[in-house]
Amino acid sequence: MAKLTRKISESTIHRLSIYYRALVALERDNYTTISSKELAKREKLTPAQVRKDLSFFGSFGTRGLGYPVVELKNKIAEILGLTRLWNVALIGVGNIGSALAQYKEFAKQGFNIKLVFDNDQRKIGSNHKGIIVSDIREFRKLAQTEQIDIVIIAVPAQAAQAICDEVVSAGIKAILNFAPINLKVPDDVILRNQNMCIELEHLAFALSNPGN
Amino acid sequence: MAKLTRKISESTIHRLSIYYRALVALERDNYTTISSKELAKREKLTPAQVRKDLSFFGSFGTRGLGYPVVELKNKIAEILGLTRLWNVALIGVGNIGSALAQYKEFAKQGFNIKLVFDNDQRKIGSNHKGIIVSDIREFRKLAQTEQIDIVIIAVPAQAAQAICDEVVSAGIKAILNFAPINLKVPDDVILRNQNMCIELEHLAFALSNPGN
DNA sequence: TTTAATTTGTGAAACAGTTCACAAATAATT
DNA sequence: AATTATTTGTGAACTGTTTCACAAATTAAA
Repeated sequence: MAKLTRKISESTIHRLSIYYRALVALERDNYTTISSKELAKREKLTPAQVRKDLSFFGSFGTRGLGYPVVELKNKIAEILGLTRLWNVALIGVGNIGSALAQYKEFAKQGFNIKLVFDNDQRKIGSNHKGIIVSDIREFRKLAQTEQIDIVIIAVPAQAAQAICDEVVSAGIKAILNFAPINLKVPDDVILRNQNMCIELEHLAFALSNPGN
Repeated sequence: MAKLTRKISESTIHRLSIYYRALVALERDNYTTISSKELAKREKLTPAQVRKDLSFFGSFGTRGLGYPVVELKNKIAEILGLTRLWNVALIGVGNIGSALAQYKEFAKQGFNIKLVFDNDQRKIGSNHKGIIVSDIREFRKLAQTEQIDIVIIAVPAQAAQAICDEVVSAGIKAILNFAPINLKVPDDVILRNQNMCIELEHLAFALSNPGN
């Protein structure tokens, strides 16, 4: 893909994911074109926002008509890196971890959970609903042979930083963290956090402060 | 609490949750005061950001010294609405739903999952690891008697909008949605989305576009 | 074919969020 | 008690994001 001239904002990337989902639905419903106006309406955004976001990556639309659904969907897939498969390892087979291991959406988008790790001997080796759990001590070796691109950390907060350090030292450059703690990683490692309590706290704030 | 004069930004609220967690840890480690400099360093923010965020809600610090840890923690808890308990209902006992039903962090922050619903007769009534599942058809009645404040939707995408409509019509004003779909709600209902695929897509984008 | 209606793509304007920089307040030191 | 060091709180400057508004391109209609 062409190198981007400008730094793309987090919000634009987030909306790209949203457009992608909308386009998948539009394709299923046999739409051939979609205008920025209609796409914005469906996703509660503004038409200008949609056009501006897309314009960072090129000119995909036709004036007077709109954007070609399938073409745009493919283009966004390319931008987001969804035209290839990604090898994912999941660490931690607690409540959240085992739910994620069986979450169907990941595979649909090309995220293959190839390895699942834990440090609990009772879980290791077990074949629970099709998941075989490996010993976390084998992480470095297995991550290398399976060419893991992305690691999901779903261990308790107090164990997370040590696991994270191990993951980083194995050369992994992208981490999705579910532990409610701020992990320290080097600058060349991309870290994203998914903290479900924070979302609930946001709702609590909104309920407590009407009009905000 | 005093009515806020300005609209508080999403990012400030998000960081408030982060400060709160940091302060809980600082209290545990017997810190009595913390400077904006040190707090910022721990959470990879800037001191000015920390001070500005807090200044929207009042003056909590002492010049030359910093902020009193416990006092500030309590103040933020009050701002976020964490000084009371919130009654939460969870809908959908699939992979994600049952993981959330057992997730300990929620209760720790005062979010009590009082009801769990599903439409699958095989799951209803079952006492799976301490969770009793109610029939979704009873939602309106039970939500009222249990005074539910917040609903978590964890059903498949295609079922989510209908469930959401039912929840809204029962008078619920705050929803946390895990289904990978953009739910339509009236303006007076606060909706937050937790889409785990989007986070992975963000990582895929970052890996595919180094330097962004 | 001509005219009217759409809709994109994009600079410019407006708005929002972050960082700077410094006076004021307090603590710590001499 | 006086001096020095620290740190807050906050306008102002800056930076980044969103919205506006319109020329240009194209489609649809007359």
